[in-house]
Amino acid sequence: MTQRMREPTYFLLTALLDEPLHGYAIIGRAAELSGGRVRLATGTLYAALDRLTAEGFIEVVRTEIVNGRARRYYALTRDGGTALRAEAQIMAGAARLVLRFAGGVA
Amino acid sequence: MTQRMREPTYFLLTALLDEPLHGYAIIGRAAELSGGRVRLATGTLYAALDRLTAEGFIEVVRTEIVNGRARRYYALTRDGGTALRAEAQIMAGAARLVLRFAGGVA
DNA sequence: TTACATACGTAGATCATCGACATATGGTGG
DNA sequence: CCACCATATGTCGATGATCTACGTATGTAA
Repeated sequence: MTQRMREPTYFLLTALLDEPLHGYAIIGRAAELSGGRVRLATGTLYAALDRLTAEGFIEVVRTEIVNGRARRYYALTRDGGTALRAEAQIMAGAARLVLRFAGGVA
Repeated sequence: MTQRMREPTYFLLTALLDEPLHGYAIIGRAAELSGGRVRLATGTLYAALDRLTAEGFIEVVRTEIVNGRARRYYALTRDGGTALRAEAQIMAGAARLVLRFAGGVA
């Protein structure tokens, strides 16, 4: 009962902080924000979009039809923003626990 | 290929920052450090101890026999400490990404 | 015409974690 | 005396997010 958000999920939500994005654009934004470290796999992305929508953390705010295929734009909901900030604070606290010791960089 | 350390693993290693501890004591120390939030399940703990030992992140530094049962004390290795600090810095960076926006507490 | 970026999606496998169980001792409360 | 909890180690099956690899389609650059 310790389980929380995993990194791909965290960065997916973080990617939506500025503005609504469609699925594939989220991959690029997450990579950008993480300095290239987080590369969301499409299998992770589309599964997570469905899951987070069902959880009420994100929602579809616009749908375009491009080449006969739906392009959905997702936005953070209020709950999603709250959960993300809570998660960030837990992470900051956990990081502090380790870093206050040796300030030594890895 | 984004996968990193999960929270129980992170707190298991953090619990060993001060001094070597035996398995069960790690549960208490992790709970203490996290303000009661992280409650390591024994299934998680003993599996993780084996895994992290195999990975070279922790090692057995002392063994006592209590009531005919081995009590093993684990310590962080150099690699384990390095990995933990690296993880902490990634977490701090990720947290900053979200918290620099609304300083608003969750 | 081959290949890559864009863009959506599915399917099977992996693996850390979880909940429940098993076992044993020592202490405390009813 | 007996139930329960803390201490302590450990196993087993299930869960669930993520990963790799595949499939489809268009536009564009080499």
